[in-house]
Amino acid sequence: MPKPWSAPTLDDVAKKAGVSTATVSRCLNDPKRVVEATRTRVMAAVSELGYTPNFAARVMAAKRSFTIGAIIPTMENAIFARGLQAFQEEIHNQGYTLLVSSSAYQPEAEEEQIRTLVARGADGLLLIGHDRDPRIFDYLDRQKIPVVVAWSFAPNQSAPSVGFDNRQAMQALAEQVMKLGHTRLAAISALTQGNDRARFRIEGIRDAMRANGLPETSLNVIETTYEIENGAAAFEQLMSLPQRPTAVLCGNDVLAVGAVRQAEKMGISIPDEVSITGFDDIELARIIRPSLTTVHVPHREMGRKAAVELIDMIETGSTGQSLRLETNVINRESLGPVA
Amino acid sequence: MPKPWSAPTLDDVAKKAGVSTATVSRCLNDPKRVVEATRTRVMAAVSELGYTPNFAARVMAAKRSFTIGAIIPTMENAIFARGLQAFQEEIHNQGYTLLVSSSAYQPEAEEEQIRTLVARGADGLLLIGHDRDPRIFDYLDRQKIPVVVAWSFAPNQSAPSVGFDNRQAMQALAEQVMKLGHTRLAAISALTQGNDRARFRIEGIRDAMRANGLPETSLNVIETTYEIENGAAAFEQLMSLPQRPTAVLCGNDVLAVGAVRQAEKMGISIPDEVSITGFDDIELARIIRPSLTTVHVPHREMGRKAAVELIDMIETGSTGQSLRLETNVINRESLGPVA
DNA sequence: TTGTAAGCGTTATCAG
DNA sequence: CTGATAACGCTTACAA
Repeated sequence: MPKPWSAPTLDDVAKKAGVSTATVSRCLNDPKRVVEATRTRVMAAVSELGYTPNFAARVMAAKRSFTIGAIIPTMENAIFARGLQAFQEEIHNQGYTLLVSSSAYQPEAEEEQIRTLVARGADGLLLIGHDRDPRIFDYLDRQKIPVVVAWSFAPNQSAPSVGFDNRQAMQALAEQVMKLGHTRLAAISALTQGNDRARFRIEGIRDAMRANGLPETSLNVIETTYEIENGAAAFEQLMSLPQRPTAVLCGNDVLAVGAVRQAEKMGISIPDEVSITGFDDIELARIIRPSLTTVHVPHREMGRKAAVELIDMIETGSTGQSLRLETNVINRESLGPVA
Repeated sequence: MPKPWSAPTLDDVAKKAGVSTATVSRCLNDPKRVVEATRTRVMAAVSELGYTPNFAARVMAAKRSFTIGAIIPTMENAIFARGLQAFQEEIHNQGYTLLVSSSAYQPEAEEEQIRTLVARGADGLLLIGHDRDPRIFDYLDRQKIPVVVAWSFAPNQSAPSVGFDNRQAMQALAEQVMKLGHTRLAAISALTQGNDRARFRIEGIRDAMRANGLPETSLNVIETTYEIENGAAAFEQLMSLPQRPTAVLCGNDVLAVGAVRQAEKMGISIPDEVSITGFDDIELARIIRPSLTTVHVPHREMGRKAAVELIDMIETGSTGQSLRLETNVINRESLGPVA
């Protein structure tokens, strides 16, 4: 009776090639340490059996998984997709595999995922933004798991970051809005709780207002979760205020798209009656009419550079360097001079 | 000198709680098999040490990983995001973790990823569409790894599928187009090579034409990769034909959006001069103006049901049941009667 | 109910 | 250059 089929192991290959398991292992991991003759014999056995090394066993023995984990707030919206794709391409080129999970913007979920990823032997982690319980960074530090934070630049934090200055980027946009004569500003933001990017963006607007002698208290901010419908609802709310704002700065493009659609529905003309701006410059910003004035973020570059930095930390044991990328305002149709 | 810190192991917990490793293991995996008293003692030790089981070791010993792999053609576009999110939510509820990778629409890449996922001990796999080397299904079969195919329904294949009938869905749309008097049809499709969804959709158009007495050879099909720009280019090409089509049916919403934008650029009015339709009903379809007439696919339902089916196969060893979901045509602005 | 001990499939150390 | 063999951390019969 044939034994029930199961995946071939190192041992099977070794027997077939007439060598020891150690030799097979070396052939696979460090080919030059074994002479040509035996190597070809081993390789033949490998492919004949269709052998694939067992990952769990390898991780356990080598204490190295060539796996990198990334935890992003959401997979459902496009913001992180492009940067993550570039991140994954880069680490793949360097022989690593990416493990992604999404926290749905919930800190506890994120913490759990971090532990899971660590338990799975991730060699390093990519996290989004700095806002999280410091004990998490301590934990990672003790475990000696390198971490890179992306989508937010801030030096002197518990972990190096590869990102951009959200505050300054939004300030630049707000400056431009005010140059066009707007004084009644409002903002629609993602929830700022545990989200430094969102918080900094709002601060950026305030900075610009201050610099232009506007009372920052006059900034009406609505916080909402990240969905087109919510952007629409927030916009409607702002537009039913006794004093309508003349410009609505949105924390990201998705909320802005909701605002634009709601304006259309309410018969409010953009940018004649109200200007709307976004942030991120995702595809949607270009596609919608009126097209969105927004802040362009170099997502692909950010993903790629974060990968380079993280792998460097993993392989050299370095403590990591923060890297600040440039953003720039993209002028499109949704922003115009005040009426 | 304190030993260099490293993650606590089962053994550490066992010592601290004054029990054997077996007992700790049982507390974690099957709590009711150990009495209350010792269990609380063990759990205390666990949380005091911040113990997290080592995944690799667990997989190796249990030959079970509670991990499910999914390989999708691309992460960068929104089509798969929604369905995958639902898939992940469902398997997470059932205690599994999702491992996603993208094949970039390359069969060899997909095959490699499948092997990787298997080597990592995936308990089951979600694949998109049926088109692939049958040897892959054989391999998975030998490894006894359950597979569910999604985004395409076809009974009596090597693997059960949870999806919809792409051919019939597109046929229904094409019927509607022809009811509006269109006889000069064209199509912009994703590459059909290795993509049964794309191929079936084109077939659906042909079915409808045949049923309406139109020569199927008159259908002009342009195949291109999946990007807005390519949809635009294909549309331009179609519109510079001596005989312009009056309706352009696109294989998915992204290509359709490209077509719509190109029409705008060329000053061609939709739907007065030409009608355009999409497929998938992603967010973009609703947002763009004119909004897209398209085929709505129950992505979330598909993801969820695929998860349920796959987990059932994993846990009961069943061979799996195919499930066919309904799609429906969503009428919006981009389709109108022929001029 | 709990403990003992034999694997699981690699890698890595140390001899030969 | 190659072969034994001891980890790696956990699960699971089997015993007690």
